[in-house]
This record gives sequence, structure tokens and C-alpha cells, in this order.
Amino acid sequence: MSNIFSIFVSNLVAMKKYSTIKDIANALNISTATVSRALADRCDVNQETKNKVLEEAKRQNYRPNPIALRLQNKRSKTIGLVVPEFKSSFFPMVIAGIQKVMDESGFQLLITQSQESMEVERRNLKLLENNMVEGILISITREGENFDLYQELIDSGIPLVFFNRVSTKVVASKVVIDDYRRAFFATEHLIYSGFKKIYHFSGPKNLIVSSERKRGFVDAMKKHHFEITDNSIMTAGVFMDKGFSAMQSLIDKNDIPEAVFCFNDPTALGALKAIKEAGLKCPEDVALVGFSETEIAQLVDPPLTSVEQPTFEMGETAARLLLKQITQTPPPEVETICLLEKLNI
Amino acid sequence: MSNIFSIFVSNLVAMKKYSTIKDIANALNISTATVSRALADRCDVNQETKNKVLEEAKRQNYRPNPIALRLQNKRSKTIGLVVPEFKSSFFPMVIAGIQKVMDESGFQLLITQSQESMEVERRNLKLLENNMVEGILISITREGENFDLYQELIDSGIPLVFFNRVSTKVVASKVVIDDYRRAFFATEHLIYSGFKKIYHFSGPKNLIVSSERKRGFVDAMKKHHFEITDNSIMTAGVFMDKGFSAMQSLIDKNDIPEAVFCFNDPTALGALKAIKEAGLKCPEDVALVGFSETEIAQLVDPPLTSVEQPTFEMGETAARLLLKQITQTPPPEVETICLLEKLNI
DNA sequence: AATCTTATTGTAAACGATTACATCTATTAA
DNA sequence: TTAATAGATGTAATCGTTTACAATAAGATT
Repeated sequence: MSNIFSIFVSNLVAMKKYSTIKDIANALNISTATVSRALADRCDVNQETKNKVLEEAKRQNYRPNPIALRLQNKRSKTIGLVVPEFKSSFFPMVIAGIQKVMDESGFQLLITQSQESMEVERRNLKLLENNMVEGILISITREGENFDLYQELIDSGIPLVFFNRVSTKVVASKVVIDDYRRAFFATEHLIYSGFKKIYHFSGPKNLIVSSERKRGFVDAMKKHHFEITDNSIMTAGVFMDKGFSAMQSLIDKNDIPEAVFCFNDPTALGALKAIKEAGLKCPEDVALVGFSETEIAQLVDPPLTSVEQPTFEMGETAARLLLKQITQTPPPEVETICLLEKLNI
Repeated sequence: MSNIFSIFVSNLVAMKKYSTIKDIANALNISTATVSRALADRCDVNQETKNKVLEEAKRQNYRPNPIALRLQNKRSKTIGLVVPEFKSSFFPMVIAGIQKVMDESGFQLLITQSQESMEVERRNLKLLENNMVEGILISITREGENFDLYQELIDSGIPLVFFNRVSTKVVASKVVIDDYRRAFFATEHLIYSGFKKIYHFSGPKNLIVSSERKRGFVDAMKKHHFEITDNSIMTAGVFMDKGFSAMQSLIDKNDIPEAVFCFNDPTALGALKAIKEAGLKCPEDVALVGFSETEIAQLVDPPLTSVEQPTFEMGETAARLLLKQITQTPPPEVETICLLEKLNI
């Protein structure tokens, strides 16, 4: 309704009158070309003329028309952003980081919200394309990813950079949080959810990801003064059977935790099987948290406001990555940046 | 740094090639004027030509260049927004409401953050002006208001609409939260701050604002199951002396509250005087909350996330108000809208 | 047959800026 | 004296679109 209305009236309403280069030219009886050159402080303009132009420009409160410039330069100087929501402070903080970078580089930012809906995300991406954005920053919805559309946009020459919730199917630059942090947040999430007896099924000892996730678990527990007993951490490997047997042994010992943060999803599934076979329920009796690309993102995001996350930095990093894709020729290789800075525990 | 860099490369990098009206015209060996008319579905174009144009446009995946349109129409189709911060979810939610309206009406939204700094706010307003926004939505900083600049912008033909934290010195449309709600939030703020014994010095019985504020106080107390005794609410009038005597009588009775929500600022100041004279300290012994245009805004905002505020609606309302200022000729009278909907207690 | 409509299309200017190229003047070199 | 050069400025095209006006052809009217 308001849509139709505003289109209807759009021709009746004149925009505010701005001073143009032509106005300056007329006032001084010189050509617009000279004015343009004078304003650009080019060397082939008489200093006296330059001064006069600058003075007149100031007098008329002249400001270059960004729209005309964009048309002339054939650059929209705009990038698009798609975030799932605004409710939590997570994405707004990321946006603040993005804005800082965009302000610095003179780009405009078009912000859209997908409301966790794939359909709305599609609409937003189309809208951004229609607005000729030179690149897109995106954190995908919970519902899933519009894989085909991402690929289409990239193929058509619009670079995409994913952050936080990234697409696994598309080759593009990405900014994510590191294993340690994510494990930390996942554990903290369990703590904030009210569970008291929290265990960890860790992965193979020789894997770095394994020790990183364990470290995240341990640090989160420590931060909240939760006790870590001998049984708190069990090595359960990467596959389902190990998760099963680990949980089985706990049930046998009647040392049943309220929640378990598992190294990965197969481990969690194995544990789930053991829980069910013992006639227990998940999450009423034992809550499980797996750790896969997508699952964990759902857990820690929207995140707990009490935890300081590198949100601002994430926005900055993603924005810089995108700008690099846009301005660099030839475009740089895609890269995935993992935010590694230390937590304040 | 990144600024200089991006300017340097800007001419080297070609934007994605889009299909134009000229491409369609060339493909069909007709003039661009006819193509333009056909796409606009004007009646003075042969139906056959129309069909061919539409088909070719689809084939070339043609989309009108919004930048060229803006130049042609002399309308930036953009409005600017200045909010103090992004950390709390308050402003992001307001933004969501604004965006909804803007999407509907085809306007772009330029979002800036003033970080509670008057200086940054000035910069942002200038930036928006340079970007030729057709109107500005603003919630002012804690530090104060850039009164002169607001007036300058309005005088120069850029309509401003204030929301939540509004300027008291400028004549412009405003969107605020009603007395009842603000009183409710203020009281709830005291509750969340940990005070147990909370009193209210209410205004004259015959004033609607007075009963509204009292109602807000009562409802907030009820919501959190705080007892309201005979002494909890005292009628203290509008002036300082009444606040003084009200507090004095409480001190005399040795019925000293931990916190008092006062009808207005003079009342609070009077109460403060009594507290000091009794050798007590504020806020250690007795915390006071006044109620003036600016003070109360500081209290309830950034607001408590546990309270559902009409944030989305506030954004919507402010945006609609601004759009009306922009599109309507002659521009409508300025108006102040008070959000009145019911709270879920 | 001459004139007038009507339908359809094209031409060209405009929006505000930039810039390759042309032009003109004044100075310098031969 | 003449040609070359440098300095300063103007002309006109361009970016993608819209639109007032002109132009054309066909059919209708007298």
C-alpha cells in the first residue's frame, strides 16, 4: 500500500536543490570542465582560477553529487549485507565492525535481515543484486543455505564473503570463530542453561582440533568454577561407536552427567544411542551437544551477551576481505580466516 | 589507510557488466526511447514491439540501473539514520521496524552510529547530507544535542524525525514512548537494580500524566510481586517543596525507602535536599529517580532486555512519519506520536 | 485528391559529473 | 621571423535513463 503511494507521488516531489558544478561555472563565466579540474586540484588550471572556483564552491555550499559520480565511474560504491536477525546483539555488533571499514573506504552499506528464512534471504539477495552492490557479506539462515543463488551471484561477478554462519557448499572467503572459542561458548551455553554436571567426550589425543575443543571446555568450566573430576573428560574418538561405549560405561558406573559436550556429531549420536537403550531421555535426563559446522553455529549464536565475543573484529575482518575481493585485480584467492585472539577469562 | 588504497584502485577495477537499455535497443534495431517506453508499458508502443522488448530484456537479464534512475529523477531515494549505539538490542529492533517500511517504499537506508558522542553525531549528519539523503531519522546522544545542526538541516530542506531520545529545542516530528510505559520501565529498572523497598512520590491527583505515571509504577511493582503498602505511594505534587516534605515525613517516621521513583525532577530534587539534611547519602542510602524529558530516557535506554518494548513499532512509526514529510506536498504539520499500546504484564 | 488524425517511432536534451581532444595565447628556441 | 612548446581553457562525448518534441506512415475524412 505505502509502496504504491510512494511511487505515485515520487514525480510530484522535488528533491532539495543542490549547487552543481554548472552553477559554479555560470557564476564565474567559465566552463564546467575547468570547474571540475579546479575542484580536483589538477595541475593544468591557473592558480587564480582555482582560487576563484574554490571560493565560489564554498559560497554556494557545493558538494559533489555522489549519484552522478557513481554513474560516471560505473561503480555503485555499495556493498550488501544479509544477516539472519537483529534481536540479539551479536549481529549488530558485527555490523558496527563492518560499518567502520565501509566508512573508511567510502562504501555504502545496504543492510537486510533474512529473519532466519531461506525465502526472505533469497529476496534480500535479489534486492541487493538489483541495487548493483559490488559485493555481499552474508551469514546464512538456520533454515539452510540458498546454495544455487550464492553460486549464481559469484559466477555473475559479485563477490560473496561469508561470516559466522558460513556455507559449506560454496567456494568463497569466510570468517569464522576458532575451535577453541566455539567449544568455550558451547560449554558456557550448557552452563547458562542450568546444567550442573557437565562432561566432555573428547576426540583423539593427537588431533589439534581435539585438544583445542577440550581446552575450550576446560576453560569455560574453570571460568565458572565448575569442578572437573577425573571422569569429566573421556576420550571418545571420532566415530559413533566410541561415543556409544563412552556413554555406556558412564551408565554402567551410574555416573550419569546432566549434559555432555561431545567432540563431534557422530560421537554425540553414539552417546544418544546409549542413552536411549538405557531407557533414558535426551535432553531431559542427559543433554547432548555435538560439534559440526552447522550445529555449533546454531548453539553459540545468538550468543550469550555475557560473553565477550570478537564480534566487532569479525565484522571488520569480513568487510576487509570483501573489499579486497572487490578492489584487487586480479582478485585474490579465497581464504578462510579463523579469529584466534585470546579470551579474557 | 584502506581509504587511500581503495581510492587508488577505484579506476582500475571495472564493475560487473550489466545489460542496459541500449543493449536491448541495439539487439532489436530500435531506439532506446522505444525500449524505455516499452519497459514502462506505455500505451503508445506497438504491442508487438513491446513483446519483443520484454523478451529481449529477459534474455539479457536486464535490470534498470538504480543509479541512473536516481540521477534522472533527481531523487536519492535514500534516507539516513543516526542511532547512539548498537550494543543493546533496543536500536537494532527499532532499525528492523524502519527497514520494513523502507523496503516497502523502495527507499534505501543509510545507518550510522554516533557512539554517544556529539562530535561523531555531527560527522554522521554531515556524511548523510553529503550522501543526499532525503530525510533523517535520529535518536540523539547522551552527551547532548547538536541543536544548531538539526535546525540547519531542517532549514535546508531535509526533514528530520526524532525518536526515543528526542531534541527538546527543535520543532520537528517526534516519536516517543508514553508516560505509563516510561514510568513502568523506570520502576522496573529500580527493581532490576536490586532495590527491595521502592516508593513512589506521585504528582497531583487531577493530572492525567500523574495517574499514568503512578499506574506505570504500580503495574511494574505488581509484575514483580513487590508489595505496595499504604506508605508506598505518597502524593507530592509538582514542586520541590512537596518532594522535600514528603521525604521529610518518611524520615521522621523512620520509614526510609531504598529507592524512590519521583513524579518529576523538582520533586526528586526536593527529596534529595531532605535526604542530605538528614545526613543520608544518595544513592547509597536512598536512590532517587526523577522524570524529565531527557533524564528518564537515559534511564530506560539502553533498556532491560527482559521487557518487551514497542521498539519495532517505534521504528515503523518514525519511518512512516518521515516518509510522509518527504513525499507529501505541502509537507504535513509536525506531530509528536506517543506509543500507547498495552504492555503484557 | 487534399487534408486531418492516429499510431508508432526516432531525435535529442536533460540529470551532474569527468575527461580526451581541440583550441587559443603567450613564451621560448631556432 | 618562424616554428615549437607550454599553459590555460573550452567543446563535446560519456555514464543509463526518461521524455518533450519531431517525424513518418497509414488510414480516415472531407
